[in-house]
Amino acid sequence: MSATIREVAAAAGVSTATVSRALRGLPYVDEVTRKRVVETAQRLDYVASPSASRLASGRTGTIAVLTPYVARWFFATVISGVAMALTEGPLDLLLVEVGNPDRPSAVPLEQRLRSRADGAVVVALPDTYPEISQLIEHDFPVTLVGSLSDRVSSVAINDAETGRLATQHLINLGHREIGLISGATSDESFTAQDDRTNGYHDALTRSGIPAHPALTAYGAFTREGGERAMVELLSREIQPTAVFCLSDEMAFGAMIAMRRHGLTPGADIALVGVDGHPQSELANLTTVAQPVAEMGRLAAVALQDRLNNADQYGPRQKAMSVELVVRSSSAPPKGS
Amino acid sequence: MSATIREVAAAAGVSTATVSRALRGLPYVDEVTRKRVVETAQRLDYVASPSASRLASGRTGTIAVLTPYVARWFFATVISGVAMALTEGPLDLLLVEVGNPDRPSAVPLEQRLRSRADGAVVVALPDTYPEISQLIEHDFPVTLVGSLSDRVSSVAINDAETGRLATQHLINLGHREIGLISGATSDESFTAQDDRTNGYHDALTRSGIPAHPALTAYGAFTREGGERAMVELLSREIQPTAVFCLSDEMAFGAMIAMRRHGLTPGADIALVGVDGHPQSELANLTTVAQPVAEMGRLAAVALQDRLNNADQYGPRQKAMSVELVVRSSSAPPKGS
DNA sequence: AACAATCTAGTAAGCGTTTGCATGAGGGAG
DNA sequence: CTCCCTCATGCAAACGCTTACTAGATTGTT
Repeated sequence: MSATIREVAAAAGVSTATVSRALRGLPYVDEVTRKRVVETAQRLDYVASPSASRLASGRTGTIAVLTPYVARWFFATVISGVAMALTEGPLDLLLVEVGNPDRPSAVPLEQRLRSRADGAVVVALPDTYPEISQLIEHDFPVTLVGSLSDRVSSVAINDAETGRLATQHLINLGHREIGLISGATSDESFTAQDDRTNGYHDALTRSGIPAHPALTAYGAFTREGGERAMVELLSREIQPTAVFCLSDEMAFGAMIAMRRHGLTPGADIALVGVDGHPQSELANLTTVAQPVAEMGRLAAVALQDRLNNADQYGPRQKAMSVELVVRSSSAPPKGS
Repeated sequence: MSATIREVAAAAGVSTATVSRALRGLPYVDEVTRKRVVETAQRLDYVASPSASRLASGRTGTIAVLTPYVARWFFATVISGVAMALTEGPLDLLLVEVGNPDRPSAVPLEQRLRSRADGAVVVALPDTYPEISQLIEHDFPVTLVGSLSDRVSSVAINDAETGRLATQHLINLGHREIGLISGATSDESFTAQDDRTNGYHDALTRSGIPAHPALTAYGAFTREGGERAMVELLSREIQPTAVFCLSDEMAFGAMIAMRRHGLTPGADIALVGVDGHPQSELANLTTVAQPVAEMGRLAAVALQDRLNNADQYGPRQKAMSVELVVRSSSAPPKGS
């Protein structure tokens, strides 16, 4: 194959120990020697074998991204944020699907990660999710994005506040019958869902608007889910004049359902989503935007800090601020 | 840490060699012995150290996905297709950004992959792309998705045919002034671009329609790029009555630009994209849909075949069929 | 019944690094 | 001019597997 450390050592006239130290920038290597070693390594096209150095050092130089989905916008964007943070260092990025109910894994997560990664960035799963919780208990370094935790560093938005913001916006426009499109019924896998829902109820309560259960519909956290939920809502006795969708993709689905029913978002029923999805502009969707890629990047940085023991002050919670982007999907109710 | 193979061997009363063979399902192990070993391993929560077995065997059990972007829909979807193919086996998925002009890497790709992955699925980069070409020359196992090759197995759509199909559709509707929104000028990094463009010209020629250079605008292969390109087109002397956008995302951008100019897709200018992006339905965009996730999956399968030497018949080119999905963004020209 | 072929299992030599420990060379303090 | 430190480097033992080889036990053949 390619050169080994021994060959480099021989060619440079030093021991393998010195080559190892020189190439990794460790102290106790004379600058002259280091230079010679580096040049020799370059000349021989030498690259240290990761397997060997992992075995010897016990470190893998790899961080895993644990995510239930990889193609959905939010998740893909977080992953790209993580990748962004890693281009600086020489760390590898191992992609692992976790928590996707459609594709359960036979092998326990802890085993899939053992000796494979030094730590993991967890996307959208809370620290209470069984496999993640287990990881944390085993002291496997982990940071979270999309849900906050007091056990490990995490970066997320304030989901309750987000729900409140979106709902208050609709209330301010004059709506009283405000519907809610959520993911699956009380899915403890995604806390964001419950928190945003709480924010919704909170805003209603503060304005003295009674929350009507018939105004809530559950689907999946997807476009199709949003579509089904909106169809469901439209078949209920009480009709909402506005609907808060827990994610932009669900809102897109809701829009499709509305269109099929001859309804126009904004004019007939006001719609607000969450995410700041790139397509929200074209869809004219009012949304509570969150800095998704940046959140992924920050979680990766926090993980690296943890791995370097640079997180002296224990787990940090970073709450990112959100921004309400108002578009024509949200307008005052018809009669006003 | 956790149990080693030696401890398992001792506990099961066999040698480490037998443990290794038993756990990997190799022949020449008595079923009774195997069972005992497996149970012992389970009891001790033993998992073979990847680093050690990689070092000893020379195989990494990892396949890399080489992609210029991770968050864009097409790329994220291919990655998810690859992940899908890997859940069956015990292979790791290493995510590597390659060919993103905004984030060049200091380390040569070949070095970043050496001893890290057994092979790679390359997304959207052709076999002529320097770093990929080099990989192939070094006999590093590679399969391509999104561009065809006769050097390695690949899966893609027929891009020329796709361009022809989209353009012919517009011609059939009665359009003569058909514009083109493309990525950067002759970017040799993405062959799909040139091929689709050729298909466009081809269709025009076949129908005896002269291709007017002023009807082509270049942007980036993104929504913003499509937006800029459409703005550009709208400022030209000759106005198209229809525009073929080389990707759905560019078409979305074009739609935004049109809206800003008070124009309606379909009614004022017909639009066709390529991809079958999930948002195309909501946007009412006519598109040539390709089975992206499936393509990623197939490329991963082909790579695994190659790694298992199950590709006796040399590189295979798999051309997926596309489907023209007609929506209201494409309609006959105004006057007709 | 002797012999070849096939199973089953163990021995031990790597795989290519990292790193604790030992060694020797300089250099300033006393 | 010693003594002690710090530096620079080498030695060699891990790290935890895989996999030739080797060898005895079975089984099948003629």
